[in-house]
Amino acid sequence: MEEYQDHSLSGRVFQKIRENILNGKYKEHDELRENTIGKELGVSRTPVREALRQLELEGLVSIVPNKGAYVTGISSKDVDDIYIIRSMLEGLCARWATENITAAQLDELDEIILLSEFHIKKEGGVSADQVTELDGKFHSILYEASNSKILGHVLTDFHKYVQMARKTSVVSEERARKSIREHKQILRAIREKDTDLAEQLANEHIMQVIQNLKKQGYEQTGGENGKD
Amino acid sequence: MEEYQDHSLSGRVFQKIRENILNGKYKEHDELRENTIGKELGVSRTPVREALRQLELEGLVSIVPNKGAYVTGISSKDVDDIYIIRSMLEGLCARWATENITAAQLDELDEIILLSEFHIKKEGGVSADQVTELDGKFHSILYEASNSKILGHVLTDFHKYVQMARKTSVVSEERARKSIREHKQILRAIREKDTDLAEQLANEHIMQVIQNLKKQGYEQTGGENGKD
DNA sequence: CCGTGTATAATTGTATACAATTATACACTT
DNA sequence: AAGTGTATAATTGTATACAATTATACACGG
Repeated sequence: MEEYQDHSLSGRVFQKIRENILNGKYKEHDELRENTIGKELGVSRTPVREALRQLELEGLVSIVPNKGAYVTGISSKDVDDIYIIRSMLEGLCARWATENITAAQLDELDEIILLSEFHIKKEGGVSADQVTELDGKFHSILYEASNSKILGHVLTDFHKYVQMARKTSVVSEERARKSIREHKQILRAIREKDTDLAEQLANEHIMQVIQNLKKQGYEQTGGENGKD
Repeated sequence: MEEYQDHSLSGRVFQKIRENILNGKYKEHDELRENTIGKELGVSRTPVREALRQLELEGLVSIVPNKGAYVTGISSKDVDDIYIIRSMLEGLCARWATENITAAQLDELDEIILLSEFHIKKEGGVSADQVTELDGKFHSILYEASNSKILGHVLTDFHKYVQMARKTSVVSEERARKSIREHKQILRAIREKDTDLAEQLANEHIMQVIQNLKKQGYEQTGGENGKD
């Protein structure tokens, strides 16, 4: 989905600006001038404009006609809200996935869990990028398995939104282990066609992430985090 | 929010194309050529491109790099899914609104209900546009009152998505009366700070809409409906 | 006759040019 | 000296021009 994002210039500009908003380089209420950003990235105004228009739809940028584009940003309350909404929707997703998942998708999920366990056993310090990547993959397969374009779309959006917060969250080894254990439980419930349990577990799984975030304080949201 | 949509050319092109997708003029898998649409609307390719990029993000259009933009459309299953998701989220919204609503917003809601009752009593045949408009207003105030930018954003999106289906749905006078009655109940629960009840009622309110849609069959989704 | 390759046309991707709007600076009036 | 009006600059909005990619047509070889 949205594969053009990688190939086209506009797509890459879009991703770059979003990244700069999420990692705090562009701060709330900053004015995003088309020329400035274009020169920064070595492109003309056109792809920058397209990117800004898309970001407006995502809610990260607010455009005032004939005036300019301003960073809306994402507050820690927004992150909280997203997790609460996600916990409901991931539950629904697990329910629908239980009803529609294919054997191939079940295999994929198995594979991901195996890989996750491999990566976490491998090193003392957990490889954050790898684990985060696999966690994302696990959920996105569930999105597909739900067989609901709409639900998948919303959840994917949210997922991208909080990816920064998540990257800092899942990094603790303890949490990573628990997360994988939860994934395994969800997968078992799905395999055994226990829709109610799958829903409940997926719901709680996201709630756990919230707990974890709260424990850390996640002040890093919106600040430099050395990624990239 | 998104006020530029009305002023800028790109914004109007965006709305026009979306309308044409939702009302079925542009059908699933249709290729949307920038030049063609531009000539149709009497504008250049630039605003059309911007509009198509935005529509891709909304999921109504799918863009293949260097090839073209294709209508994704919205199936009746999509509409079903949206209502189910909405019923959960409207519940959450009512809960949060109960906790955060202001006196002014309560007054606005009162006003809307009064207006709705006025319009429905006025004529034998219910004025669909008016009632739909007021229904939309009622919900959007609740979105604001929830004090959650994120939740409001998602629900607004969904609302727009299904506005066509809704327009045909709420049109029956019986349903319109019930809908207003449900709004009144929700409002009372909010005013009495009964969060659980508000959530439950808002949830059921959307469920009712689903029931109503199913009863009608809503085959009109995606077909010409003479609006505009 | 079918398939392949090349030339041509059509379409998208990006950059630039021009128009319209908004911000800024500074002189002028009071 | 403060406020206002106008000229100028800066920025956004739209259109057009050019480049790159993809689709189409047709000739050629099998």
